Amino acid sequence: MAKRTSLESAECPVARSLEAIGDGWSLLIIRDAFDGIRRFGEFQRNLGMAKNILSMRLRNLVAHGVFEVVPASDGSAYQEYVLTPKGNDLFNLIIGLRQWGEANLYEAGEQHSVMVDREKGQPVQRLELRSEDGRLLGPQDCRRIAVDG
Amino acid sequence: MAKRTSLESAECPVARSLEAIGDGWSLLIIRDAFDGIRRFGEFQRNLGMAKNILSMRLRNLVAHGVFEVVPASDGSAYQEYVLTPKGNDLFNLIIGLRQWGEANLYEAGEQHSVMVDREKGQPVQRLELRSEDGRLLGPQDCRRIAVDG
DNA sequence: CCGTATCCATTCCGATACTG
DNA sequence: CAGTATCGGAATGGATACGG
Repeated sequence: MAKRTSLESAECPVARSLEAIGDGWSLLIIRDAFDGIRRFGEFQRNLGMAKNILSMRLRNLVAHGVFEVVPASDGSAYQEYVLTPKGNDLFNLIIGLRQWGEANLYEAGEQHSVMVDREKGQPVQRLELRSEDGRLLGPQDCRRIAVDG
Repeated sequence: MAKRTSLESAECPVARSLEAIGDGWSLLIIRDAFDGIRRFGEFQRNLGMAKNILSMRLRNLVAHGVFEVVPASDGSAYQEYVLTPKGNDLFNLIIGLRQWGEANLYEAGEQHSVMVDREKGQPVQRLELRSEDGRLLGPQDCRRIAVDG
C-alpha cells in the first residue's frame, strides 16, 4: 500500500511535465547541458552528485527523449549526452527558473550568474507571454479551461 | 553522513529556485492557486494528496514568501492561502511547464486543458525570450556568464 | 575515464486516527 | 472544515567498491 501516485497520464500538462522532469537533479542536469556540458564526468564533477544518481537520471531523461546518446566527438570510444529538440524546448523553462530566482531569491548586493545574448553580450529580458493579438498577459489575464474531446 | 546537499546558497539562480519550490507538489499547489484555489480542503481534494504533506508544503511555501495566510473571505473563522507578488511571479514558470508538456508529452489526438486569455478566450502564445534590442532568442543565442563581485 | 552494483541513511509520501 | 500526530513503506541520495 501507499503507492506513490503517478501523474504520468494526467490531463494537465503541468502535472505531466513534472512527472517527466520534475525532480531537482534533472533540471540542473539540463541547465548544465545548455551550458555545453556533454560528458558523464563533467556533469558529475560540476554538480557534485553521486555517480549512480546521475546515471539513473540520465537514463530516465534519455528514455523520455530529452537527451540522446551519441558517440563521443573525440575518439574516446565513450558516449556523450546531447539535448534532443524536445530537450532544447526546455530552454524557456530553465530561463523561467533562473529569472524567478534572480528576482526573488537574492539580496540586493548579492551576485549571481547572468544569461546574456551571445551577439551583444547584454542581459536578456524577462520572458513574455502574449495573447494572439499581441497583448502582454499576466496571471490575471489568463484562465485555464478544461478540454474534453 | 550522506547529508542531502543543500542548494540554498548556490550561486546559480536556477539551483536556488529549485531548492525553494523544486519539489513536485509545490508547483502543482501553485498551479492550483493560479486557478483560484485558496482553501486547504480544496487543494487537498483537488490534488488528491495526503493532508499532512499538504500542510508541510504550504508551511514551507509560506515561509519562503510564496503564499500568504489571510483570514477566510467568508466568515468561516479559518484561513486562506493566497499568492504573494513573489508567488504571482511564478506564473511564467508554470506556463513554461504547461507549454513544454503540451508540445512534447501528448499524442496527436490527445486532449488536455488549455490556457486562454480572459478577454477573447483564445489560446495564449508561446513564451518568448528577447534580447534588449528585441530579437527573439533561443538556446543557441544565449550564454551564461559567471559573475563574481 | 565511464559507468554499474551494493549498502545504508535520510527523506518523502500515503493512510489513518485524532483534536478543535 | 482545518489541521496535527504517528506509522510504515517507498523512493531518493551519498559513499564506495568494482568492472569495462
